[in-house]
Amino acid sequence: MSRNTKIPAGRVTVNSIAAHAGVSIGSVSSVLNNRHVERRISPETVEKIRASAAKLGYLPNISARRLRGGDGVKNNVVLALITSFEAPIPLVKHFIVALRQAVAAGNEHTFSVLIEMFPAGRLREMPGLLTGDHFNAALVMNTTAEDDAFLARAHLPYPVVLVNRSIPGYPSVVEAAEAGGRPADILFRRKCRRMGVLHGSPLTQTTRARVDGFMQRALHVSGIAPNEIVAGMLSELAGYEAMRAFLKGGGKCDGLYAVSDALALGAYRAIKEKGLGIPGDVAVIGVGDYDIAPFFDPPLSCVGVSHQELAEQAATLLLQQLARGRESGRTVEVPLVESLRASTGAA
Amino acid sequence: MSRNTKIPAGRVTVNSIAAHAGVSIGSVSSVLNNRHVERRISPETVEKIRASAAKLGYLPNISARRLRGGDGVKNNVVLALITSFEAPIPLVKHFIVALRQAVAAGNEHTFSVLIEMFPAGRLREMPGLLTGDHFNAALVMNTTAEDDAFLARAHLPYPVVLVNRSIPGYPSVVEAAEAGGRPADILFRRKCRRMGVLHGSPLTQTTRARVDGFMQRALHVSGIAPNEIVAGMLSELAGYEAMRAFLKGGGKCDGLYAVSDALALGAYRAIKEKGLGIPGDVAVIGVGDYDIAPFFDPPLSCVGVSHQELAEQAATLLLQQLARGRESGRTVEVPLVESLRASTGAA
DNA sequence: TGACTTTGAAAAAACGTTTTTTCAAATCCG
DNA sequence: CGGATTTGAAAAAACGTTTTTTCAAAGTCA
Repeated sequence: MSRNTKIPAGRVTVNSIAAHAGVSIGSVSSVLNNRHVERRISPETVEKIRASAAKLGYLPNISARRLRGGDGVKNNVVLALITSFEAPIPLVKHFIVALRQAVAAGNEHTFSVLIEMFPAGRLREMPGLLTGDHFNAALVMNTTAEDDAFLARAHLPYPVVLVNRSIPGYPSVVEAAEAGGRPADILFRRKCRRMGVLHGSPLTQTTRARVDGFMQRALHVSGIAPNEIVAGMLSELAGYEAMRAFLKGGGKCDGLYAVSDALALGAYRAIKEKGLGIPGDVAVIGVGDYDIAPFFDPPLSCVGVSHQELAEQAATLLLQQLARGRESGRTVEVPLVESLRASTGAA
Repeated sequence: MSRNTKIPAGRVTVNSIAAHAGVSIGSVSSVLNNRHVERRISPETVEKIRASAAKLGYLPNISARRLRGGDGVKNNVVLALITSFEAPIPLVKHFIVALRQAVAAGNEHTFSVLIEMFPAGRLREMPGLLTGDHFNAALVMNTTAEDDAFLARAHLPYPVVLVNRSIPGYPSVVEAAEAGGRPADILFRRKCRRMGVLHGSPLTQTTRARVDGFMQRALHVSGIAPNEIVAGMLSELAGYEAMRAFLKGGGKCDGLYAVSDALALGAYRAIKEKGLGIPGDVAVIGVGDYDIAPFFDPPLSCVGVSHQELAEQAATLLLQQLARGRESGRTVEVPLVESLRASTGAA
């Protein structure tokens, strides 16, 4: 995150301190880095400089430090993880680990990872996004339709990899296209006929694809159009409320696909409260974006991509762009992983 | 005063490109930033420069860019979030939000947030930690005992705030001391007499305090020393296995305190598998480090600090250190929040 | 033809550090 | 007392950019 404010009024630098203490900047630097013994600065001068620094409230400029460069500081590449505030960032850890491994192969650079968060729909206002002043490459995720539209017409002057979004001109890593269809198949095999899909509003590119894929396949295999159950957001509470309202209103459903595990967990509660059994009365399937889905009660069946895989592919693709130059259109599809558990009747 | 025209062996810079293309660095920079129209660079030169840049694989040095400074790039302060790989980073989002709010008021600087992860126990090897080359201030969390020992003897040359660790010489934000005692009281009030505490190994400072506090208070109020149930780590699976082994071995327990919600969720499964009821046979209480604890089945009672509060306090303290200079010993205790739910028999 | 303008690009300056070099003054030693 | 050494600190160089300034050559116009 970088919040921009506009008081250009002089920052305190080694120069200010030097002026204030009446010494040279070299002496100031030596003292500030505790090199005053080797550099033979007299105790009085040390004291003067320390006092001035404390009084003025000195904050070193990290860019300048790194530019000058000490050990391992040079040849540093800055990668940004750009995500909206509203969405969780479960990928962060995986991404950093993946990046670390990709890097460990040992080449000439060191990497820093910067986290930049923006309010949903306002990616365009992010400082440094258009100029490339802040990082060398970026991984962008959790964008809204509005952000996607902005990205489609912008041209970012550095390598970018999109996660779970597909926009012309950008390489991206996305879940396999049949993420929506597969759950429909699974539920149909489970003999579900009146299926439902629980999703949030507004839809993102990914959740829309899941919903559409599910609707089509479910209709195709069962001959019955599934119910669309719309929650306010992707949270447990929203899922609970939407599902409760649906059931209360007499909605019937023997197989439910939730486009996030949070929604699935919320639905669990509504279903149980209604006195229905999972999977006996309603089979439920999620997307596997919660690591703890196997510990839901009953354990949640999921069809989705492995976060680790997604992160690894994204990291690899990003580093490739950096190494080989940008390839504008490359899209990597991460294969689905089916984890069938008790919520769809598996052992 | 001959400007050097040599090609440095290392990283590709504007200088290398200029030498390769036989032009000046100014021209290179202009072309690279798409300023060649205003700057009246001839099409042939543009082409030459583009070709050289592509061929050499140019990556701009972000530090140099930021040093030169465009709009809003100056006066930038870099904050680091330092955490071990092994632990989740649920605080990240809260921290960034809190920071953003804290910053919105003051308006002298812009901030960047850097994420630095280290393998548990090897904080000391983190590049830039001792020199302060990478950031202006840091928030350190999820350290092991070994890391804590390192911190105790190190002197980091920038403001640091520890999260949930207390080490002489560092300001810190910690959960209230009675985090372990309170659950014992609650369970005792629930008429639990044979209590147990489920924790991971090795213990961190925080989990040790919880365990110790619980043991003492439980013994004090009930007169019976609680069982210590030790899991391999803080995961659901480890909690499940430890609890299952405990119950299988004939262990009895009518009130369980888990030092992480992950452990609690694992224990849930073991308890249910054994045919026991929650809270009927075993009341369970966690620490509230999972946002979804209210959606466990039954909803998990928790005694712990609010992540948001923790993050806000940490951010505030860090910014204070930056603004006012370091205050070595300040410790902020974040008050406990009791969320009593069905797992201890609440409505 | 000669005083202008335009064109294209090189040179220089600046950003804030850290480190290396230089240098004057003080001190030492024979 | 004078050359050599030590002390303390200023000055300069370097890091890699971007922007501003300078400047030569070519073109324009009267």
